[in-house]
Amino acid sequence: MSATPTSRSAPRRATITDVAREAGTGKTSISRYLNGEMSALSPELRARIEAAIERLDYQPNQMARGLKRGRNRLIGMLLADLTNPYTVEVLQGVEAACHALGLMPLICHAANEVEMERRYLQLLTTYRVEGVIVNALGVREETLRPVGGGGIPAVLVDRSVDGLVADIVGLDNRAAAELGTRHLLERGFRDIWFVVQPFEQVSSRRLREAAFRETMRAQAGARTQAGSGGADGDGGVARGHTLVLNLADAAQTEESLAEPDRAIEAANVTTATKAKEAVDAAGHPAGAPGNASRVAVFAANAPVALRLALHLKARYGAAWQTRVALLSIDDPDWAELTGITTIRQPTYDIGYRAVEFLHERIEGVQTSARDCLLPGELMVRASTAS
Amino acid sequence: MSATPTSRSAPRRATITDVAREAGTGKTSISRYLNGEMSALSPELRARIEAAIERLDYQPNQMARGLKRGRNRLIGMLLADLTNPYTVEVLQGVEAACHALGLMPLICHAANEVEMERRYLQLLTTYRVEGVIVNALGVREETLRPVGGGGIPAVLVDRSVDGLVADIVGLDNRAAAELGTRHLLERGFRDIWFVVQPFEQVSSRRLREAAFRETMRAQAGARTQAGSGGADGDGGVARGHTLVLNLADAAQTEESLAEPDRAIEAANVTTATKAKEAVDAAGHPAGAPGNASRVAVFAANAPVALRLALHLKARYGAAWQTRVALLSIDDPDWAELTGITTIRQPTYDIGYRAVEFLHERIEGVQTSARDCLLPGELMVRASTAS
DNA sequence: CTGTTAGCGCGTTCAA
DNA sequence: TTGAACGCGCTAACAG
Repeated sequence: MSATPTSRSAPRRATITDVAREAGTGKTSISRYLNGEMSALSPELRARIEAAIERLDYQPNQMARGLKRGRNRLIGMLLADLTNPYTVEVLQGVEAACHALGLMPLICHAANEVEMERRYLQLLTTYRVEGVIVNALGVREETLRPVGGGGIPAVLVDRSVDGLVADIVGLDNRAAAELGTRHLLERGFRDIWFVVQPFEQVSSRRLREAAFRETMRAQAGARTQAGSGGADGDGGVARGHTLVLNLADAAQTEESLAEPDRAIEAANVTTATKAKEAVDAAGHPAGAPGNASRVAVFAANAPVALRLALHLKARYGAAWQTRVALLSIDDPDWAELTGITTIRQPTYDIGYRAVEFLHERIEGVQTSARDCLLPGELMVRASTAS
Repeated sequence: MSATPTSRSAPRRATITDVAREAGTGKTSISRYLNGEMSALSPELRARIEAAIERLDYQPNQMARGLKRGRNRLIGMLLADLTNPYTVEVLQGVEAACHALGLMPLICHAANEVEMERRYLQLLTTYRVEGVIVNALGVREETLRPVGGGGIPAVLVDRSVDGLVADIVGLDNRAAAELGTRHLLERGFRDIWFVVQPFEQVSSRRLREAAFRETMRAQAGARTQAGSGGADGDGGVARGHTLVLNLADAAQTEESLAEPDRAIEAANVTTATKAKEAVDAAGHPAGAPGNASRVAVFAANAPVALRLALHLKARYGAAWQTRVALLSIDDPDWAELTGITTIRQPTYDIGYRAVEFLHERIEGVQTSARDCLLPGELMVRASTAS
């Protein structure tokens, strides 16, 4: 007497066969209707089908379709760290592009664990995604397809993978790091620390660090040639340092920070009074005159910048910015709030382009591996005021 | 003479049939091997299968499996706003739980657009996910299954959906808002603004606002009864206001903020000198003595708090915290950095529990709808110093 | 224009 | 212990 004999709930969704029966026709016509081949259907049949679908609340099973045609419109999106605002922003672009291209992104978050990344990559191939966008962690996998080779089509975001020839889209790291470094030099800083996470494995970090050093070296060369104490009237050749911060280990991080701390404290002893006078009521540094003796810290990305800011605040109090200038690649929420200068990445575009590239590969485009390097934008704020 | 006749790339993955042939057996045995029914396989056959799989780098097709068994281990995760750190944190918990339960989350980001949400929900059912976790925006959908009814199993996160009886897990909003309000009262604030996004549609916002008002009312009652200017020695009854901020519209937001601004400026005129004296060199408020005349702003969540902080900083300069105290539900990165007091949500647990609930439903648990309300944790920082 | 047939890759009877 | 045959829901050839 009960409605359905099926134990409980889940009233088993209608299938194409059900619809065919309901509409009094064959499955083929339904399939044609679903795929928009309207020209091959009499208006009358079409109406009946429409009605049947409506009545049964029918929704085609993507899995089955995928199985048959060999493509499921799924792409994998492998993310190293969702905690990084950069990642979320890139994701926006990815979603928009997927939407536009009729793709469905499977988002996988490796949470900075190489093992997770490996597992997810395997899972993705198991679901037969048509391609993957990889913000790599440690993929050395053969799983990924080198342009034109076997494996699954992949495009890289932000970081390249050693030995893998593939499309890559991301920030123009060299230009960005140079932009930041030059900005600091122009603003008169003479003691600059580039702070970055362990960068052997991550190409973008490597490139940024290299560009920083190169720019510092070039500057030093120019100064030396022009003779020390040149026409600029500032403190002469600037000194650059690279500091590696292993954020995964809090204790180690704190230890590493002792070095720049010494520099900061030394600098502030020298010019303590000068600096204090230069500070306006708002708690911001007054600028150039003091910058020659103020130390500048250049964070390679937002997570590093955050860690630095927290440390500096804890050590030097709320007015820490009067003693240190902080500049960062990436432009997180709190940058505006705390007034630090940043280099904003075109994150949305990065994500969008990545999907476009992948889509082309999936459709069989055969060009050789492409690099899409997008420029960063310098957002000057109070921290590096001149 | 070329390796494969197939046009290019994509060397078509091995299927179960290939493996069977390679191992010199039938598909059934392979299937059994894959499903761990080892007891039904002779060690010898097992070894051959193992080898064949290895050799062909075979990976079972989840889609096909799902089609056959009627379950694909996929669950949908519908997110209202990935930009909100809350969301990302919940996601961590979700991922961990999925990992543990052998589920694969399909993450969909509605980016605060109701239309997107609707589309994704439809897409998810199209992929036949076994259930969904919904951080709802405006779902009024019949798509979701009310506990024990038709539709697809769902558990709600943070927000309930009008008219939908379902499991829900999230912050204990009433307790949290009361906790925050009480904290402000205890710290001597007598002019408190609760700031929240339009809350008709979002249950958590509604609850928080109601609890705020209730707590303020209770306090006022107590004061009045005890006679004004009671033994506490502070300014007597505190006034509470609710301000609605539509973050989607910048101009409107700015306009709305004029009201509290007037209050802030009035309060500071009255006690300008007192306040200034009370401020220490670090730029932090000295505490209670000044709090009776300082206004406090209670943000209903992190996005609101950020907007407020940006506005206040723009209007009152870097030392804005000497004029206003900011308290927020949610505990974003920058809270520690800027020293504002917050109520941290047990985000990881929320995500984890949500998946557990969903998993149970999928497995057919039949209890009535459950509410899982987790407590928030007050993180006292300098902004509400006493 | 329409229906019939044969798989896609896999799990599951059911016999052997 | 093993394998053959059937069908999950759908699309694509091929007839009518």
